[in-house]
Amino acid sequence: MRSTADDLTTRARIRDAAIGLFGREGFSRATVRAVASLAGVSPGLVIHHFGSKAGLREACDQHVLAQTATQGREKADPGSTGRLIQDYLNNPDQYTEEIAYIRRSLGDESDAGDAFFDAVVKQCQDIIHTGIEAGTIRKFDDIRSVAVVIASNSLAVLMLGRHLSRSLGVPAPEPNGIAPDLLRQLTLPLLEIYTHGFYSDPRFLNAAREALEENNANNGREHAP
Amino acid sequence: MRSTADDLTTRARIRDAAIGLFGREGFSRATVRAVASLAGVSPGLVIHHFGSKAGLREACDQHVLAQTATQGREKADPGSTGRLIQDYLNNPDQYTEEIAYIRRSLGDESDAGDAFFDAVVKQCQDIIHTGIEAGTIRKFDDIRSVAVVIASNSLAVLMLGRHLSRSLGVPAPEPNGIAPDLLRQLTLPLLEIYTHGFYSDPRFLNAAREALEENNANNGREHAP
DNA sequence: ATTCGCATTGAACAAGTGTTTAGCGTATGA
DNA sequence: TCATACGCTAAACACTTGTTCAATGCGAAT
Repeated sequence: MRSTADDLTTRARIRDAAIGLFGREGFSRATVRAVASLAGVSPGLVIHHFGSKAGLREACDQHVLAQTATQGREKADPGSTGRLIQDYLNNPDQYTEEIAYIRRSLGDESDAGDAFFDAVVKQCQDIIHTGIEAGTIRKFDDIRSVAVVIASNSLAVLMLGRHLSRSLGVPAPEPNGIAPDLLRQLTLPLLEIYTHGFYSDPRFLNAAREALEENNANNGREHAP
Repeated sequence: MRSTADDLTTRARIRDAAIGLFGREGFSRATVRAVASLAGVSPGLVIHHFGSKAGLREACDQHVLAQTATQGREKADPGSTGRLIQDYLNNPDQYTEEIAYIRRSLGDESDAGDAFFDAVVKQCQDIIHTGIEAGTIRKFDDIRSVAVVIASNSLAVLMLGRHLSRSLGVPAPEPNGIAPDLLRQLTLPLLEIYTHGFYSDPRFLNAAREALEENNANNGREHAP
């Protein structure tokens, strides 16, 4: 997908170097000088091409996230998610930089991160709608909230990949990277929960329902002195 | 729990100011000068008390995380989780700074963040064991992995709280804060999934099982040229 | 009362930061 | 052929960063 060699514009080379470094170090720790040296150019040239460090970041945001989000929205047919994951499992190295960058964008508050998260939620929502029609997904009252929960659970792997790897003893090729083996090990437990549930009976669900209703009632009273 | 006024040691006041700022801005963006001014002291005094910025961070780590992790491990009887959440719902403002700090620690790579994550996993594991014995939680083959998944899903709320609030339109009192209303809105969807599942039949689970076995077989071959 | 120790400050330092500027070379179009 | 524009660099600038240091004040111990 990405041209590996230096057949790129200098501008593009700088941008790619920045994407890598921003993902690895975070926006504030990554310096213009480091980006420049990584791209094999002078610091001045970075500014010349992007106006400022913030401008460079915007260019990176647009290149990684806008693209990824659009991509995800286009292939929003539910079957493609499996294909997408399969694609990642087959050649994960190609996506590591993008993934690291997205992780940083979701953590930092940035418009690009917001857009990406919203795109994921929208995709989940579409999948749920289609799944309910097809009868493969249970009917939910509040589809929107369920979509957000599913998105949150899914992106957790991205945000906490480092800890998941560490905790399960799955070696990660690089810090914060998500090894294919990690995904493989997490798939079945997650799908078991998603299929048969985690609790064995509706006790907790009912208890929570009651507690929430009671809490709502209390809330009404709390606002009076 | 925390003394609100200035009846604290100067050292403690600096540390608390740092915890707040580190949580809000992140470790690298928060400057020694900003911490000092927030605590109403000179920058030199910060260094005098903690040796260096890294030393200050270590002190904060120890105060917030080590404490929290230990606390969690001690009250590891499964019922206490509900009480802990209830406690948070009743007075959330008291914990916002700690939560922000923990979020930063989990995102940044730090020993303190590692310890916290491990503590959460361990607590999940204990809960699952106890729950299985009591018959409230389904029997799982790979309890360890399930614990990691549950921990990951739970901490996702912490890591992505900002996006969850935004996406659901629940106003958050401060950026990256987790409003009680948000938790309330997420509880039922999550518990529904955890109780009745997300998929309506084991189709996806079985498909994944087959795909993984096939993939494993392929993996064996892939290592040969 | 004097000395000691410690909390505390203000100013300074050295390194690193993003950014500016002047100038170099080279290709392109007139 | 010349001029123009542009990619690009080296050096410098202004500022922020973490940290140091000498000096001050103050409370407690002798």
